[in-house]
Amino acid sequence: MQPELKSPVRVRFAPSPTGYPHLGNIRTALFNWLFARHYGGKFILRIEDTDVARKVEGAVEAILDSLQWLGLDWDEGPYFQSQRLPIYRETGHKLLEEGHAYLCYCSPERLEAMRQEQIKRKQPPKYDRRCRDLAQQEKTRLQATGITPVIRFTTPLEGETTFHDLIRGPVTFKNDTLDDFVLLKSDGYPTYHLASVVDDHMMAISHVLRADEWLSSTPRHVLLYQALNWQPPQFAHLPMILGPDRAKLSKRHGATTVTEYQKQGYLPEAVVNFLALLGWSLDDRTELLSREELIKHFSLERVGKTPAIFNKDKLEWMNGVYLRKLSLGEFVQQALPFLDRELPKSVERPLDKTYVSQVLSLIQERAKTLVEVPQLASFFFLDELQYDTGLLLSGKLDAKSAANAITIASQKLEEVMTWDATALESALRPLAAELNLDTGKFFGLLRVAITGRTAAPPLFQTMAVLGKERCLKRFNAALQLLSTYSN
RNA sequence: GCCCCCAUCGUCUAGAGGCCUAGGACAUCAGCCUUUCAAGCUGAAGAUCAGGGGUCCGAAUCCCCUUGGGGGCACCA
Repeated sequence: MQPELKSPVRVRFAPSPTGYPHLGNIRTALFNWLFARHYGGKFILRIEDTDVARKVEGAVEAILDSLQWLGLDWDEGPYFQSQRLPIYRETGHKLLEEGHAYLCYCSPERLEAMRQEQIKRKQPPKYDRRCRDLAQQEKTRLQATGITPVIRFTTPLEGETTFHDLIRGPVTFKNDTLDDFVLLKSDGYPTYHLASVVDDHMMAISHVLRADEWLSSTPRHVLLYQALNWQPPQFAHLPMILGPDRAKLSKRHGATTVTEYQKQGYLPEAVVNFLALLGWSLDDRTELLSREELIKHFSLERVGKTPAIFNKDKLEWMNGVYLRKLSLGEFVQQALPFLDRELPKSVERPLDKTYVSQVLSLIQERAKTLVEVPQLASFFFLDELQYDTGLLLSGKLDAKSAANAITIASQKLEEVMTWDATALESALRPLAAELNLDTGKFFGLLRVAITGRTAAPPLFQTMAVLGKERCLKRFNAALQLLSTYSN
């Protein structure tokens, strides 16, 4: 399955701007990109905007943004099919002249009615070819009506079409199961079939790597290449990515657009790594691969055939791994915008970079995504903590002894001059024994007083970052709460 | 309904006839570490390799059938 080395590798990603790109679309882009980079070929971006009616505002931008975010840089394009209309028309008319296509005057209404009837009779819905062999007289009459005809492909009635898929092997279709599909619509735009064949040829695409959903359109394309007397590219149909309900990924599956993952605080490196493993694998154990390693090892032979359901848990895990791999500086840089956006307005801006850095050093290994950073770190920034007073008693202490423990700790800490984790520990650890409390209970109590929660970064480090003044203030606040606690 | 594709733990996957008493990862559970959480480490559970027929000395791996799933069947891509 080595690509033909006589012709340079040229692949394309050809999305249509009828929606925002989801993980499936982007996985296709990634495989194309990896293939191109692996073989030192070209990765071409082409926007298939031939459906005027379904065009979605902002989709093109979302596609470009997604690719850029993931670092899938393209070598040519973006080409827009809407700007190449004359080429398709010319090809369509050429086909017409050579007898490979014909004009069809059937109205959409008639076609729709016909389809409904066929479905009702449990027949395969297919164009009945009414216009395929019109008598000259009839043609003239229809022409005079002023109806704008479409151009349909004259699909061979007999025989079969076989092509060799790089992933599936030989695939054969009987020609009589194929339709006389439309090449040029009455609005003057080409259909996908015509436009992609023409462009793939004109752009000298060597390999078409696209999702499995296109497999059954491929014989039509092969027939078109034959009619045009063009050499078809090699085809490879990639396994689909399915939603949790095992159905084709769509808007119905919620947060599947790539930009959504960006917003949720996933790192592009993690997403690339994760996506690469959806349908491709290096061996029986390697999970973490850098971009360079992916390029180095990527090959179509190791692309599987079975559709994959993406496993969000695993993506999260992997993102956590990548987050922890970041240097503190990089992590701060990545997390800062999220803090800035999500922290309450009451927190003074701009955030102090040094302080943020100290805080984030304690958060980094606890975050799976960037979006949870503000939540994990909020108590470092708030002046007053809101928490359920009962939390202070979660160590099964009564309010009185809890208050006593905090008071003693507070007094002890007043005397601490060097406010760092080591000093804090040597000041507080002995107190547990003096108070006859086990360390779990004692430190747990102080943790709630300091952070307002039972799960937080290590106590002494947290206190060191917060600073003496804020810690003592929080102890006071805790005492306040305990004093009003309904006994 | 017709056509095409696919079929290994819940999920992602390794496996290209003997290395498989089916390996890894996520998730789950347990233990260790530990001031909590997280991370880390160790271990457990989890797949009669969809089912049935062949071929072969030998099949998860090859062939056939069945079943299941997916995709396609537009003047959408």
